[in-house]
Amino acid sequence: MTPPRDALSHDRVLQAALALADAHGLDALSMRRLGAELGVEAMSLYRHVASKEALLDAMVDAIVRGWIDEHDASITDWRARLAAVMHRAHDSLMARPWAVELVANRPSVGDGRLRYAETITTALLDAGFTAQLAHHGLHIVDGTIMGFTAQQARRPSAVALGDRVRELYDGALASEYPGITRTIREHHDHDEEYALMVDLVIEGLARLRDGRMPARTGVGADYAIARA
Amino acid sequence: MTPPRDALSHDRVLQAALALADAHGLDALSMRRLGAELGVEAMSLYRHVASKEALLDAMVDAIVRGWIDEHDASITDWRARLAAVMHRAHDSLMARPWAVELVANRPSVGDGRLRYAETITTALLDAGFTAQLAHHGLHIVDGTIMGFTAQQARRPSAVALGDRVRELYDGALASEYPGITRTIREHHDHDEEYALMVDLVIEGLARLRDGRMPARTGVGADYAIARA
DNA sequence: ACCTGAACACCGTTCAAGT
DNA sequence: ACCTGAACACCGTTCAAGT
Repeated sequence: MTPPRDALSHDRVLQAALALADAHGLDALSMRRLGAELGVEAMSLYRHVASKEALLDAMVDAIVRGWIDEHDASITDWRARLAAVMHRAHDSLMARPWAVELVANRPSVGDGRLRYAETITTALLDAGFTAQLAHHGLHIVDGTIMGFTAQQARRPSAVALGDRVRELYDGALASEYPGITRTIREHHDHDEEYALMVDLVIEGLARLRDGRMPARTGVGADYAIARA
Repeated sequence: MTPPRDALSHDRVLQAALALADAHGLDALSMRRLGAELGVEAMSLYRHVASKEALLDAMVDAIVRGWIDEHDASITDWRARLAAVMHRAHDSLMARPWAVELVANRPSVGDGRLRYAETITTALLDAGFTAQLAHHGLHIVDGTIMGFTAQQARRPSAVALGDRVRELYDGALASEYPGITRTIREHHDHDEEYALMVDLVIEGLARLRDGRMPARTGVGADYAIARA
């Protein structure tokens, strides 16, 4: 009655979970099915992961760890150094779109996520950013990666469903949504658009560092009142 | 045997779902519990919503619809006009953090989401952006709102858990994560930081429109190779 | 000491049986 | 014709009963 495959381990469970989600989506990832995939009962998994939540956290951390490359530290141009991480993260997530919501919304902070944050923070500090601005910069870079990628990752399925969206393409809703109707058919390459956003953010960070940001457009309650 | 409360309706179900999630979080929102909250059995809800998925989509659309204010169209400064929507969206989501993952990840496109997209697109077109750049601009603005807000929304719970994070604050991990240790204690106001990001993005959009963007940092596979 | 089958307390949704 | 209780096919997780 020895197990039909090699002994389980935390890493084998983790890898099987990633493979299962890659193959059949995040919804298909249940403890029961994951167990079946590994040739064991679901309960055996609890010997290696504390809970499904802990497993999801481990998956997130493994993915984020993949965004780091020790090699990047040798890039002397801080813009290129930041761009390298941002593009690697984007590629990583677009390769497994199911992971975006996990990475974007789980508050857990594992070593992978810490090393990723450290990489960005160090790049900014090395570039002469103050501690305060490096802190903001980390959040700006992280927010950009996640927000933009989440949006691109969720778009294909929208087109697949697309009852309303098709009407937009056909121009049937032109009177109600003239702006979208005018722009929706524009050429649209995900990687190209992401690269544009990366450059926009990095240029913005450079301007922040150098004190070249314009006056505020308005903060907090101000925006309710037109200020033109 | 008349129902103990007023007759159900799609809107009453929707409002109850929002209230339940507000009170007890998204995990507490089950059809059974939602029914109980309305004094009916879970199955009665299916008379007014096609499925739980459809209900979640309706919740998203109701929330996003709240980001629009007809008043904004009269703001002549396009920067202020964009900033108004971006700040309203942020406030709306920070008031119900459970909604961020829903809004950020659901691919459904309802009328609320369309009107929100139309507002941003029109603001950009009116400001002289080309159709192509307005299209990119919508994605840039939307990605910024969602990415940044998701990040801020997930942070409080991280601090609550915070085994590793506390060590960072204490400086115990200074040798492993020197950059984060140096920056983590910086003063940090969510609204202030978001306003910074909004201004950074709007300034970036203005520069895009005027053809003042710098040379690309690198796209696609290029980033794997140091280009400094 | 270790493992796991059955069980518990849930899900979303279906549908036949009731009125 | 309308409504809904019971049922189905799942969940994550516990724990006592087995070896």
